[in-house]
Parts: sequence; C-alpha cells; structure tokens
Amino acid sequence: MIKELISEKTAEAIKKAAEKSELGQLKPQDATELFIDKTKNPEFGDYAVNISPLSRHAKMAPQKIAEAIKPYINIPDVEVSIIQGFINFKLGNSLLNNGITKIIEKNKDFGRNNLGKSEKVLLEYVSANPTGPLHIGHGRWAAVGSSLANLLKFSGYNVTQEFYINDAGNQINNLGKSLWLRVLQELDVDASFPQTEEEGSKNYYAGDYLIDVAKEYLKHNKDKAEELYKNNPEPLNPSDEVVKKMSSFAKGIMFKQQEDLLRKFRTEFDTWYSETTLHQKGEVEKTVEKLKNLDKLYEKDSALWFKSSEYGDDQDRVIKKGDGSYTYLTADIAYHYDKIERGFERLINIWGADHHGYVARIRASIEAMGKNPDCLEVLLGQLVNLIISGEQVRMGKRKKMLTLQDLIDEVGVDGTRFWMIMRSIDTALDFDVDLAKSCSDENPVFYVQYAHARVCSILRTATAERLDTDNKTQLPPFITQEELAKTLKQVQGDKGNILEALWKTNSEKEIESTKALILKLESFEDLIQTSAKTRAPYMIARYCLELAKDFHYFYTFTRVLNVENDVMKARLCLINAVKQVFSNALGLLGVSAPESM
RNA sequence: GCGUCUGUAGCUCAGUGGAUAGAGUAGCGGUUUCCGAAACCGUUGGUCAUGGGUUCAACUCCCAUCAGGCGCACCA
Repeated sequence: MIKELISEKTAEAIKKAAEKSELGQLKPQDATELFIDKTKNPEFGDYAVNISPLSRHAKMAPQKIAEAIKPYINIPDVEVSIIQGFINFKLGNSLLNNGITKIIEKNKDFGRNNLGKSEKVLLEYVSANPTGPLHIGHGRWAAVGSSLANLLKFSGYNVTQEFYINDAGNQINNLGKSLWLRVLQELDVDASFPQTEEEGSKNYYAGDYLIDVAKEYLKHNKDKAEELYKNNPEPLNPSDEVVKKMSSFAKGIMFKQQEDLLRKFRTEFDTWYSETTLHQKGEVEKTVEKLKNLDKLYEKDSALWFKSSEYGDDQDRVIKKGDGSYTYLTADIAYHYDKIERGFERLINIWGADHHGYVARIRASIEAMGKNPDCLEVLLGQLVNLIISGEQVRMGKRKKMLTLQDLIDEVGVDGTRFWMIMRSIDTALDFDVDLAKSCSDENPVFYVQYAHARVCSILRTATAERLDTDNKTQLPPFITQEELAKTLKQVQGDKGNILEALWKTNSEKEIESTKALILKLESFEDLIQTSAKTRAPYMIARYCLELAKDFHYFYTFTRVLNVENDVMKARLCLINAVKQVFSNALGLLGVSAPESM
C-alpha cells in the first residue's frame, strides 16, 4: 500500500532527524501520531503528511520541521515537497504502474488482508420473531450484516453468521391464537379480532398474511380443525392444545418464509439458533443457577432479580417473574453466555436502535458471569422510515404493511441491498417507496453497474471482429483473446514495462484522468481496512460510486481502443484492473456486477 | 425527567483534530462523425442547529441549550 509506504518512510526520516537532534526537543519516540492522507489539492501532490502535531514536542515551527525531515526521506520515484507544514508526496509513474500490476496479480484477492488475525467472531443479526413476514427494517440489517460479514472475512476474521430465532414466549401464543381465528374464518365461523386495546387487540396479529397460512393448514387438516372447533366453541378462548397446534404450524411456515427470503436477498446464515432449544436444553435454568451461585440474584416482590445495576445498568432486572416464568432477558443472557462458551472471542450484534436500552444489561450479565464484557460489540442501527406518497408510514406487523418481499419485488435485490447499505447505520434511513418505484433510474446502483458494464463492453469490443463500413469487409479484432490474455500475464512481474505506455501521451486530461483512476484503485486496500475496523460497509458503497465517477471521467478523455498498439495494451490492463476492483467491491456488498445491462 | 442517535448546500448524505468544508440530486449553461450519452464538463447554492470551553489548529473533542428520531416492563 502506498499510504503505508509513505507513512513508514516518513516515520524513519523523523527518527533519523531526531536522533541527530535536528528537530529541537523532539525525541524519536514522540513521533507516533502521523497523519497521512490524500492531498486536498492535486497541485500539491498525491499524498501528504501533516507534521504540525510534531511542533508541540519539537518546539519548532512546522515549516522548519518539515525542512529538517525532508533530506532523510528517500522513496524511489517519489517527489517530495513542502508547503505550509505539509510534506507532500508526488508519485512517479513506476509506482502507479505497480499499483495496476498488483491488482492484476492478486485478482480476486486484491484488498484481502489479515487485520482480524483469525479472531473468532460471532455476528448476530436480523434475529426476527417468526410471527410474520420480514419487514423493511429487517432488510436493512440483512443487507448491512451480510456485507459486514463478507468484509470481516475479507479482512482475516473468522466469522460465523447467526440468526437467533425468537420462537418462545407470549408472542408465539398470540400467533397461535391469531391463526386460530383465521382458520375459523375460513370455516365460515363468525370469529373476529378484538378491535380495541381493552379487548386485547394488541395480543393478536391481525395482518392478512395469516389468511394464507390458515388456508394452507386447512388443505391437510380440515377434519381436524372442525373437530377442534367443536371442543372450542369460543373463538377468543381456545384451549392450550389448540394454541399450541396453531402456533407450532404458523411459526414453521413463517420461519421457512423468512429463511427463503433471506437467501434470495443474498444473506446466508451459518447457524439458526432457536430460543426454544435453549429452554429445552436447560441452558436457561443453568444460567440462573450460575448467577445465583455467584450471588448476583435476589428475591423481591415474589420475583427474582439480577443485580445488573452493579455493572453499569440503570436498574436491576427481573430474571424470573412472579408467575414462575423467565423473562426474555434471561434467555438472552443464557444465549450470550453460550456464544462465549462456544469459543467466540468477539460477539458482534446488529440491533435496531429501539433495543439500545438493552445493551447495558447484556454487558452486565457477561461481566457478572466473570467474562470480559468488552468482547460484546453492539452496532445500533437507526430505523428505516417508510415514505409513501410523501408521508411517513408507521410500520407494524399488525396492520397492512409493505414487507421486505414487496420492496424487493419493486426495486430488485441489487437496488435494495445497495440502498440499504449506502448510508451509515447511525442515521435513520428514509426509504421513499414511490421514488424507488417510479425513478429507479436514479438509484445509484445503476451508476456503478453501468460503469462496470462499460468496462466489459470495451473488453468485448477489443476482441470482437469488426466490420469496415466503407467497403463492407471484415477486419481483425483490435487484439485477439490470446494476445490480451498474454498481455495480462506479461504485465505481472515485468515491473510495469508494458504499462509505461500509459504515460506516452501529451494530453494533460489523459494523464490526469489515468492517474486519478489508478490512485482510486490503489486506495481500495486501505479502504477495506478502514471500513473493517469501523464495521462500516457503507464506505464500500461510497467507494463504488467514487470509482465509477473516476472511470467515467477517464472514459470521457482517454480512448482505450483505436490508439497505438502499446498504448491500447497498457490501457486494457488498466481497465481490466478496474473491472476486478468493481467485482471485488460489489461482491462484498452482495450486489451483482453485470457484464451488460 | 433519564439514556441514546441525529442536526452540514433547496433535498439526500460524506467528512481519522489539520491546507480554500465536499459528493449526488434538483436548477442553470454546454458536450455525441469515434470504445455503451443510463455518460461527461462548467456554474449557482453554506451563520457546519445555537452559545460557551479545550487547542498552535474544532464540522470533528468537552459542557450547556434548542429541535427531531428511538428507548426507559414481572412484553418479546
């Protein structure tokens, strides 16, 4: 990486200058906070180091410090200059050529790094209740989570992707009761949902989707259902047996639906962890025992409480309710402890911001159990607002809603994923459905995919036979498949001799656009590291847009075909590298890179 | 009230304490005998919510205030 190279060489130079006492009171060990970045203005050079922070230690003016350091900086083919306390670096052609060579050599692995050092990461996301279709908010976490997983794997982490199935508790009973009403309705029984909260409307899922589930159930169980109805004549008051049967059937269907949709949405989980099995295996009880033995629990008001406030939580939390059942938290504590027991060193959760109050108690439980709570990293994502006809629409399972499936049907997987990933998760995402439907051309993903398709088009044209329109004769291709392949092979390890032809031109625009494109390609490695460190896949989406911009600019001013043979070959190598980087970047986002559109 | 996220161009958003705060989109004006015009170029547009503080240097860090989102259960 060029940035690394410059940073190392500069640090060495500072050390040397300091050792010779040319930097005032600065000692060699003071020079740790180096800040290297692209220059704001290309006239200054390509990269710059701001050495102003050193002036505190050195007690010298930045300009003087830069002048003292400069003689010790020696990087082949890099021009060093000083402007206003910045040391600027202008890269020579050979370094730029090496950038392209590296991409072609590394190919699919360009950008891969070992930042994670094989750390075992459990990435948990989506984790929806199997009580209804996935909604658009789930879609955001699915898109962000799966691409974060790709990114972390690419950066050397050992990642397992897990979906925690919230298939226990009241909500599942509510699901069963709701399905029962739908089944009875299909049997033409007068059974309707409660309309007001006093009657208990919030304990039901009144969405239309259960109608289909009811029909599905009756396909094979009509007699059974009629028999159940005989023994349960009150629709709103079915027996436990009925509720159990209904909820088990409904959650099976819902879960399958979610699983299928996520796969279609290019979100692949390694494990699906069921909350119910956690109870069945006795893990929840074991956890309570463990906390009890550690003296972290106490009884109050006929309930059992966890002393989470001793570990930074606002207040203590109920572990076992007055009726003897466990809270959701209890199972979740057991679940997170189990993650650690399974050998994961880092637990990353993606949660909606509406769960943020929950972080402190899970952290507290990990600490109380004697583990390091810093292994838990919760990424809180702001919610998705649906905008329909210019008005914000509240989402909810209990009313008519636009599901993730609906959105994908309208916008497509590529568009939906890119849109969901594009923004930092810290900011609420406005999803304007009408805009996404009616003006899909404005979707940024097309801009990126178009650039990729354009590259592919040039490569296709380069090796295709041509027709001479004047005398209607066949012409040979600009370059044969074999020769193109040979060139790409040759460029590897030949220290950029082939690529020298990139710089033969006298056109400033050609040089400028070529250089900008190469620098953007080269920065991909650094980008991957930054976005992996900060768990921010949205940076990759932005990078794709920037690369597309740089390529289109290049394309406008620099012809690849119909130029001198050696220049064409060099440029074909360059755009091949562009294609590769697009492919790698879009691959991480789970967005396709079409050869043509 | 407490916690948390957000507030940057008309709109949607970037911005590791460092050079003149940037993109996209919308508006205006241009570009096609030639590799994909789903593209490109130019231009208009800013009290970085407000007020303090720290610093050689603040959109960035700290404090307060204002505005908006989301939480604050023996629900999950």
